[in-house]
Amino acid sequence: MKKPLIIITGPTASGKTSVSIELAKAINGAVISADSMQVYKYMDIGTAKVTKEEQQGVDHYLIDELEPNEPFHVQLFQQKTKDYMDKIISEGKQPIIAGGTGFYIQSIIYDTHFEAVEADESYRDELLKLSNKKGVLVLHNQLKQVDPYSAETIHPNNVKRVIRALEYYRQAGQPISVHNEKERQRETPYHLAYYVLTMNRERLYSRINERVDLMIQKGLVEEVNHLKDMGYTKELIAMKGLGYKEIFGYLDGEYDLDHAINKLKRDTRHYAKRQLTWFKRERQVSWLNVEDYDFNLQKIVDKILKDIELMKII
RNA sequence: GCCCAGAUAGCUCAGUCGGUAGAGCAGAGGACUGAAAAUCCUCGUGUCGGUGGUUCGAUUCCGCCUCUGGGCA
Repeated sequence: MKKPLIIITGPTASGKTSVSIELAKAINGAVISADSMQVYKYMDIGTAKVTKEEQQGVDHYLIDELEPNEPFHVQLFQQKTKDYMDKIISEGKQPIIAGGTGFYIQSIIYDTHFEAVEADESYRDELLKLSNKKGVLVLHNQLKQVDPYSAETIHPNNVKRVIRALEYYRQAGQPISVHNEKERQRETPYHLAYYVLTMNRERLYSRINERVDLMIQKGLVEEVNHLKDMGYTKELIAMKGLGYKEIFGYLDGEYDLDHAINKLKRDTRHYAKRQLTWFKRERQVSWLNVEDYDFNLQKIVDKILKDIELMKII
C-alpha cells in the first residue's frame, strides 16, 4: 500500500506558509520545508522565513539548519527529508512538505536515485576555465562524444548542465541521459495530495512587489550587510538567492538602492513564472486557485481536508 | 500670443536620403534528475498623434489641427 504524502507548494508569495501551518494544526502535522534558501541561518527577511510565532507550535524541519557557506542540494534534501518523514511518522504525526523548490519536491515524490556521483569542484573549475577560455562549444563537443543524447538536449550555453553531464559520465562511466531516462520511468511510491497554490498573474505580481517593499522596510539591506560582515561573499551559492544577490550589488556600489529594489522585484516575478512552468508539467498536482476561496485560510484548508478524507489518506 | 523641439510596441527611444519599422527594458512561453531563489532557450503588427496635400506609393516631404516639453513675451 502506498504511503500518504501531503505537499503544499506554489509560486513565491502565494501563501504556502500559512496554509501549511493551518493544515498542520488541523491534522496533527509537522512541516518539512522544501526550500533551497530557508535552510540557511541568518537569512530570514530575504527568504521570507517563517518566524517562531508564525509556526504556532507546529514542528518545522529544514529551516535554519545550515550555515550560509555549507553546501545544500537535492540529494541532501532528499536524504534529510526522508529521515524527517520517518521521525515525524514515528511520533504519530503527519508530515507535510511545504515549499517552492519544485526540483526538491520531485526528488521525493519519484524517490529519484542519485547514485554516487558527487560534485567534483576541481574538475568543474577546470571545465569552466576551459569554457571561458575557448568557448562553450569546446565543452559541448566533449559531451557530444560521450553522451550524444544529452548534447542534443542541453544547450551549449547552459554550461552548468554541460559540466554536470560531463562530470557524471566521468564518474559513473555511463551517460547521465541513460540514468535520467531510467529515473523518469519511476512511479511514485506515495499516495499524493500535491497542491499548487495559484492566483491571477497580475495579482501575484503585485503581491510580490509589495512583499519586496516590506522586506526592505523590515531591514533586508541590514541583513545582507550583516552577512557580509560575517565574512560571507557573493560567490557563495546562498548569496545568489533572490534578495541577496541584488542587495549585494547595491552594497558593492554597482547601482543605487532603487535599482536594486526594482531588480529584485523583477527577478522575483521571473522566478514565480519559472515555478509555475515547473508545476505545469507535473502531472499529479492539484491546482488550487486561492481566489476561488477568497484568500480565506480556513476555506482553503477545509477544501484540502475534504479532499484528503475522500482520498482516505488519513 | 509667438518661436523651437517632440508625438513610432506597455515604457524609454532608434530608424526609414519616400517602397507600411527595430533595439533595450517590461512582458509571454518553454527546458530542467547532486548549484534549482541557480542555469539556459524561444517569442516584437504597432491606425509610426489626427487630418488634408504632393506622389504610382507617405510613418518619412509640405500645410493645418490636437497634445506634451522648453524658450520668448
